[in-house]
Amino acid sequence: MQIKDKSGLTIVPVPSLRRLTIYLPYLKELSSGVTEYVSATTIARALGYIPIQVRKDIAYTGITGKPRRGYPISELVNQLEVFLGWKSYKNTFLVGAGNLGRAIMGYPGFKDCGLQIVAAFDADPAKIGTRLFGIEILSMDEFKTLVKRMGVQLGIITAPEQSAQEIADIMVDAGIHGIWNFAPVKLNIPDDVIVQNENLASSLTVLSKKLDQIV
Amino acid sequence: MQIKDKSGLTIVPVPSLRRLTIYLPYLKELSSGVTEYVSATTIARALGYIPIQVRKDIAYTGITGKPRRGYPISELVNQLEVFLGWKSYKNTFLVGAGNLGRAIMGYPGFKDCGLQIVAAFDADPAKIGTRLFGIEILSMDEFKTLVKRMGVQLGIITAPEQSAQEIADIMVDAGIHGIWNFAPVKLNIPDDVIVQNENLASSLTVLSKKLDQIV
DNA sequence: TAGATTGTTAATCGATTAACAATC
DNA sequence: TAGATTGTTAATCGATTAACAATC
Repeated sequence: MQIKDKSGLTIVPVPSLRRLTIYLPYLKELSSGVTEYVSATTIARALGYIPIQVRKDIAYTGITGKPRRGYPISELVNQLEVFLGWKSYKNTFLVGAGNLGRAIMGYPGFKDCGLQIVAAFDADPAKIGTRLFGIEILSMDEFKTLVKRMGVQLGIITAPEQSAQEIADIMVDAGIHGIWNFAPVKLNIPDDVIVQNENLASSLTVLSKKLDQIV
Repeated sequence: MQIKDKSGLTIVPVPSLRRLTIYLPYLKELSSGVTEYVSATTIARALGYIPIQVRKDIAYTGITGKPRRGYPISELVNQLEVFLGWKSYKNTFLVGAGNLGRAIMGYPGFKDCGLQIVAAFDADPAKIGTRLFGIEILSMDEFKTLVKRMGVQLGIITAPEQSAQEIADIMVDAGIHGIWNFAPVKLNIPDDVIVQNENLASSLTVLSKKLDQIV
């Protein structure tokens, strides 16, 4: 079954989407092996899910398998990569070249999913003109012009929370459509801009509450 | 309404828990102002939720308000801090003092939620004995002994994915009960150890898929 | 008092899980 | 063929939202 929105795009529940991003690296590993097909049961067992969930998640993508055999691994890998957009480069600007910004810039896990941080920005004049992991650090003054010139769609905020809203405003004004926000503040943003908040304190709290429950 | 588990502990849905961690910093800010009470409507409006959701989330914690007025701010802040465990220190070991590890160690947002990274560990001999943000970097050889001695319950894995499982094994063996895992791999862990996975590539994918849907 | 807001029970919605026919 | 596995429809479960009585 395929649920589509008005424009014909398949709508995948976010939890399914997240799981699909977890299946993919595992399948890539498998694809270097000898077996040709993989079943939902195998995937589920390897990653700690249940087979029906894996089957349903894959069904959302429109990818089909063969009864009795499972899914052809290399085809599954290719189609999943396309479906998740890991093959299309996402030109991105990062603002805030502190510790967290640097960690994001140097994070090896992004090489496979198409994130291209083409420049970083920082308020500190001492950092401007330097490079981190080959990424040049520029002044915010150039932000808007460069967004247009380089066709940047995504912005990452790894700046202190005090400046996050101001940075978001500049991003929106520059025409950026998606913001990945690591600052623990609610950004005021027009409806047509997508914000993905990454809140580390919140994740930690979930973990520690779960701990309380079992201890 | 309060849902409790067998041991009498209140069970809060994870989404509610995450929202509560977002209300709290906002309320802390408010508490330095002049108003004494805050209503669910005010919180909701400020943070982009709906009032009934805020009310329900707060109800889960057992904190009560006053009809017509709302919730007494300072009391709400205090009780939420206790409820979320932000006032109790969580002695934690971090393994993998690379870029991400350093970002976590230096992350200012943790000061309010009780995370105490008491030591870091790394495989690189050159790093051992040095300090980052006042946190000493030690050899893995000392891990187990120190877990016992310092009463450490939480472990953070910010090491490359290749070594994540091995580190997890050591953590489990040392008696750690909760693992915050930043490596994009499924950890094989006994049932009584809680794992919280932080998958950056997955979050990025959710954002970029949402972007595709509106553009 | 009137009315705003809480707290709680009920309704809705969406994701997960189960059941099972279709298929190779 | 028998049996494993997919794909799909239905049932269940849990979170969100609505409705409303209680309260100050």
